[in-house]
Amino acid sequence: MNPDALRGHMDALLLSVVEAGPLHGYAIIEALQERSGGALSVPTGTVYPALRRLERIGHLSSEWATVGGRKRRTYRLTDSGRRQLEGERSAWREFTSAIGSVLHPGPNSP
Amino acid sequence: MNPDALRGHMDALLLSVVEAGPLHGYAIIEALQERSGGALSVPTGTVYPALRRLERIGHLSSEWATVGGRKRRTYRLTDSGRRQLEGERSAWREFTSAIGSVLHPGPNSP
DNA sequence: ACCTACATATAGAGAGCCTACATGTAGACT
DNA sequence: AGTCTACATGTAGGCTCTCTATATGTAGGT
Repeated sequence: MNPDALRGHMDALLLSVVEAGPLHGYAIIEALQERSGGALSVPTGTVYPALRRLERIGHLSSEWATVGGRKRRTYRLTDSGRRQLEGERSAWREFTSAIGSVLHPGPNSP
Repeated sequence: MNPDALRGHMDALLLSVVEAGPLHGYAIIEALQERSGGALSVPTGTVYPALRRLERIGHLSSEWATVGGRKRRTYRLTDSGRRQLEGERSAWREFTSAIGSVLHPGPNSP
């Protein structure tokens, strides 16, 4: 997967995986990989800064937890993040529709 | 349309619109807009450098033409560009599939 | 003692898309 | 004549995000 392709879609991915319930960074990376059928291998150096950014702008909140002697920073979706995710989802539909109609032109335009 | 979303997909868009036949930069911008139903308004400062980059790496070739007193640089797809476009199209399918399965999880995973 | 899995974090590089600006022709309108 | 819009190309610099590489530390297995 070309790294640049992810640009601008990372937020949607991260918000989406924490939608069902709070998760910590490492688990988020695994969830991303699992839910994409192995297609998405996002490095830690991408995810951790991105999570902090999303927290800084208010879409996520975090708290520390210790599980089995390991410290975890657990992220959860805020109300703002939930609204943002809705927006990201409709933006994704518009985006794929726009690119798709250029890449695969046909008699399917309204 | 969030600018970052286009990242890494510009090449596919540009190669795709010149696939049917040679076009100059300005016409490419209009074609992009038209074929996307108005969703894609790509600024000249994005398109012209991108076209030059694609020519530099051999996916496009260009030649000057004068039409109605105006100078145009007309781009056409090279063999390399045609192969690249094929790759971009299958990459696009994989990309949308991966992101889509994270954004819209459901009982549709193989 | 060593290795792997788990877990988080930061610095710096790299790339490409955007804004803003510069330049010029043709044609229409006032 | 002067102005405006559409057509047409181009560059400089900024911005932001993703990645690579590195650092740190715990727990558990061999």
